[in-house]
Amino acid sequence: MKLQLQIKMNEALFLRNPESSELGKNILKHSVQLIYKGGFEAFTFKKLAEVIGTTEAGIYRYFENKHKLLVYLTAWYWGWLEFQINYQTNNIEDPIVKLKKVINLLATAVKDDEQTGYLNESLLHQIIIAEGSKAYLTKQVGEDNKQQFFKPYKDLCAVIGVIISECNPAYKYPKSLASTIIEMAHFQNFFMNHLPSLTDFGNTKEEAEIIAFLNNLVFSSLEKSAVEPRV
Amino acid sequence: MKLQLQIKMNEALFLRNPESSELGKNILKHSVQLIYKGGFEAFTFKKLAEVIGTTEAGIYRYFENKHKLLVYLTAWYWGWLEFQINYQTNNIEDPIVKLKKVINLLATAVKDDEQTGYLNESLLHQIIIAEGSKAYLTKQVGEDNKQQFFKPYKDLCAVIGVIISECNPAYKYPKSLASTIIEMAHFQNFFMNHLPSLTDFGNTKEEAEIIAFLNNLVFSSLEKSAVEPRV
DNA sequence: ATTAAATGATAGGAATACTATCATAAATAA
DNA sequence: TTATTTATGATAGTATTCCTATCATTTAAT
Repeated sequence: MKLQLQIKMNEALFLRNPESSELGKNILKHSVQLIYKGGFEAFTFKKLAEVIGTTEAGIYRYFENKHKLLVYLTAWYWGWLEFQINYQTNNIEDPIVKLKKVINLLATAVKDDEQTGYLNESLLHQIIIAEGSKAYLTKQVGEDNKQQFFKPYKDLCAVIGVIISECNPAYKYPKSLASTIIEMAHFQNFFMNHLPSLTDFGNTKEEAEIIAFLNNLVFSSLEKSAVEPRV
Repeated sequence: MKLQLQIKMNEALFLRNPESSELGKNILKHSVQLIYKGGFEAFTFKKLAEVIGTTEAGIYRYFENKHKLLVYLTAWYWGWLEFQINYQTNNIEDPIVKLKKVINLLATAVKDDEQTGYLNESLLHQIIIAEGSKAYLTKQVGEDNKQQFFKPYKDLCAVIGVIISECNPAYKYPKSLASTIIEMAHFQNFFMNHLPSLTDFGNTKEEAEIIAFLNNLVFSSLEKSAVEPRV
């Protein structure tokens, strides 16, 4: 038996629940593929409709606009990732081991064969890297936030923040360190592949090096900051 | 005497040099104001033309499209910031003091009265925070990079990387740490103001706290990484 | 079997993202 | 000074994007 994980989505993100119909699932599935291939700027509901074999109006019945769809996809991803983290760190008691596992999950490409249902998590991971921050880097971030659109992201950040505090209760910046880990797991990946001179991984292009960098960054901070900074 | 600093811009970024005419300078000046006010997505050449009192076609004679204009503005900002850093760390010999100064410059809002010429550096700094990463988070990042559009950013990153290596020659990730500092100086600022629960500065909203966080992050990494990680 | 809900098909409108043309004004060179 | 290049203004026009509306038809629920 393979149990399907259902992620409870914010209802304000859609007009009609895309998980409730075949068309809706097709919208999710093919929007991921299209955004992955052509980028979010070039992505339009018309192109999506053509691929699916429906009409533009058909898509608009599910999502108000492509921004909402992007926010939906990112929210889904963060929800999925939080589940993965909770699941995979479930029986680990050592917070340091736990945090290392989290860094691994954040910085490691999702394997294609792990795909569940209609959303391709592997492609979605790539989309989050290249497009994820566009979900909140907008003028409407305030209203979107009021409507709780970023709750999954904030929840994930909070979970990681708690683990950080478990590692070192005296550490003063658990939440900022958590958001730094999340963002850098993605940005260093993007830089490594597209602007390699902004990283130290341009030659090998190995995820393992990003993980090593993040581990170094995080654990040197957590080890030392119980004491006063020397510099 | 107030000497005007001229930043040498990549000629492939524009069709006609905006610094060569009043109209061009107006395009730069008012695009910064418009993008600041309404965000990059809502910004159009038509609106810009109306504000300036010229026509859409007039703008298109200077910039191919609004993406190039954004890249121009960000490139200008990074060039300007590198100059500021070189200037303000000029006579400092201690790399640690130097790096602290860099972090301050990155994370501190530019004062309005420091404004030089037609580009408002204070607004530009805000634009970089909210829109800066959109300059490279695109499908054309590869071609844009080939045309050296991101050279000012990469140069700045390299400069900071060198200072990091001066602080600790054994540190393995000077470039990734440099890009992390740059990005986090901006992202933590954005989060603090718009998604405060992603940071530890939501209550005070003080830049000084971001600086303290970055200093802690950077110098704990640099202090310890001469030795092998304990964890 | 009746009603409600979801989809398909089509239309159309406002705004965006451009390109082209021509006349005029301003700067430069002969 | 005149001739000529160059920059701007004014206007038009096209393709695409973003979105709303309408109506017929199919599918699902009662």
